[in-house]
Amino acid sequence: MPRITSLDIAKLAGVSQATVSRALRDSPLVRSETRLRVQRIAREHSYSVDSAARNLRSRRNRTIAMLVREESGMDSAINPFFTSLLASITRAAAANGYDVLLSLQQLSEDWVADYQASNKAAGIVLLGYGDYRDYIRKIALLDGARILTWGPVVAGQPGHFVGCDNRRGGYLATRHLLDLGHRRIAFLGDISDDCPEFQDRYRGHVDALAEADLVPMDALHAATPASAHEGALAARALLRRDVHFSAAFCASDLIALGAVRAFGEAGLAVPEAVSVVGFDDIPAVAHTTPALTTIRQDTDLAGAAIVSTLLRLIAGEPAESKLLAPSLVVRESSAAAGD
Amino acid sequence: MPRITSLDIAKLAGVSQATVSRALRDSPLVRSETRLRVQRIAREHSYSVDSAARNLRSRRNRTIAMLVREESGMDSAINPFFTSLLASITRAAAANGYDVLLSLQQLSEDWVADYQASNKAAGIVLLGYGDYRDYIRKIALLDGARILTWGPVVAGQPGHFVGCDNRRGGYLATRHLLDLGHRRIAFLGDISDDCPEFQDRYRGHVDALAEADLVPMDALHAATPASAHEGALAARALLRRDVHFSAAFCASDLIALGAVRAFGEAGLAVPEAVSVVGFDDIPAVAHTTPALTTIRQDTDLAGAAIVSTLLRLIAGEPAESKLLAPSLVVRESSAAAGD
DNA sequence: GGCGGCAGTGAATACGTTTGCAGCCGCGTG
DNA sequence: CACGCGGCTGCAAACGTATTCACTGCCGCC
Repeated sequence: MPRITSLDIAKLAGVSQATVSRALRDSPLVRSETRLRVQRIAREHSYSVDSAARNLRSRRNRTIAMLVREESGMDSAINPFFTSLLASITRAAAANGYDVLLSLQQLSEDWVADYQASNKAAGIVLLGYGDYRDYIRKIALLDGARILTWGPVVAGQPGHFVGCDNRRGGYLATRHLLDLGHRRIAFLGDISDDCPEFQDRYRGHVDALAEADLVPMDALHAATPASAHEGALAARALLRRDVHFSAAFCASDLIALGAVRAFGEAGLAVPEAVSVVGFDDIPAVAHTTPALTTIRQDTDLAGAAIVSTLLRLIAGEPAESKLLAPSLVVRESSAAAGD
Repeated sequence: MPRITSLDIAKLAGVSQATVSRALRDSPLVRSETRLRVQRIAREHSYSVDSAARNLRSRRNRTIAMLVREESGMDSAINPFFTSLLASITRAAAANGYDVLLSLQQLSEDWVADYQASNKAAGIVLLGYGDYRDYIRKIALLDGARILTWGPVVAGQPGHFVGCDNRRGGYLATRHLLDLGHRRIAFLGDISDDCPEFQDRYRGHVDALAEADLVPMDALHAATPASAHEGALAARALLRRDVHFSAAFCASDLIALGAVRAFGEAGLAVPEAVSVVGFDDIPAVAHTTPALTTIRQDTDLAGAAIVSTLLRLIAGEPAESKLLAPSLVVRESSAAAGD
């Protein structure tokens, strides 16, 4: 049984194929009576436009690709924060009539060629922690690269970004701990150039310390990538150093989860012996014991911002990078300092 | 700047467009020397085949659609278990040269029409807890519906399924608790027809009880959908009933998370006062405090099975439903009974 | 009464591939 | 020498739609 085409519908409706095409797209060119009849017939025969033909002919494409960068060396699970983002992007895209192509990959230029040049997608969203900057610099030069990256927004940087104000988030976290009376606050997270978002969170941490006339101490910083396992390792390393601290600001919720665990194993109850603040507000941490105090990035807002910016890019309109405001969510893992 | 086409490459390589097409697809029809030259030139000009044109002409499509069913009434986050599944499906699809279209929706026939009839996708994967059966029955009748559902495999049921052996999983969980000496084991989870997988888990639970000459008690069952929030509510309801129990088998990890929390608030330490076993082994529960004993569904295996079965369906080969074996993962939330 | 314009429609073309078919060349075989 | 055959290549016809252009009535206007 050959596929049913717009030509079939045209015959059934007694009009030309061109009219069918127009009617189905609500073109004002066709009389509303005709339009409704065509639409009814199409529906009755559950006809729907062949997207390949449509894309080919119109040289357009209502699909965006989401590349979630696989963090090598990590447990292969996607960071839950990106899962939330991914969901909200998908919803926002659907609300605009766009489909979403999902890909989990290492970054590579081939990939961009594959999706953009072959026009499987009208635009691309890049997700994942880490340093995209070199990469972006390269692909931003490609003709009409319609690529939007979730990540730190740096002035003058080529490419288009939407991200969270990590520095402010870091500030809020540490400020919260300071307000609770903590003075020796550890920071868990990689602040190398490999992870600009963590760097910014650390900067915010330092900002808050400075406001309280405190100076960050190297001994209170433990570098770690954003996984729970590594977070626990970092926390243990910190404990072995035998420096006193009454609170820890973890650069991501996963790290915080690992840290809470490591502290517990060492006999340090959270929040009685040590307060912990995370970052991201991934869904799970609202329900752990203790529930985690953390910095929320509103993923619904973020998804909407990402999609609207990308669509603007696709439409060829000027689009600006956007910075989203994080907020503090106080739960159970932070408490007033003991002394 | 007009798009670069295979015709351009053909001119550059001094061959016909047809040869370019064949060369790029590694057709044995073209001499390897020619093929390599064409491929090199294509690469140098970062040409890549227009997928719309390819799909249109070949009437084929290397894309599969993943529909993650939105559970209404729930916090809009995707259940992390499905996130893992989604990731492994995406990887398995990529390994087979397929792209993945992601959609978060309520179920509807329109959706199938939209993706299958408009051939945006060669096949569809349905994800999400709950009762698809009526729906499947309808769409399975559509011409050449290439739809694979993650869910309980029931003999004689129309449609194609890949799922976890939930009954065995339930058995393993309760058996583990029995082996630890527990006799009064609560079950948290909705066992209505709305959720066949939970029903099966409950059946396994009952199987294990029966093996120990025990009978399930209604008072020890608290119905709840699969979210942490609701899980906590169910656990609190259970506690209010004032029936004694020393262990709880939760039909999903999210429920377990909520339950652990509710127990803790009521002064019942896990696992000292009450043991808890979950189901799914979502990534987070390995790192909570206490780390959760749970039933693992191997999502990598599941993803591979889903994709391979769906591809068989797409190829028109006979495909059988598959049942995957779960396994017990013992962590910290279960301990020997106190008495 | 002729003419411009407007609303509605159809004919025809182009989008960039894949693929069936035919053609060419060179070689071995009858 | 003719013929066939296999390896390689090109020609040309689709695939199903969007869109340009032309056409038909019809109205209003000078």
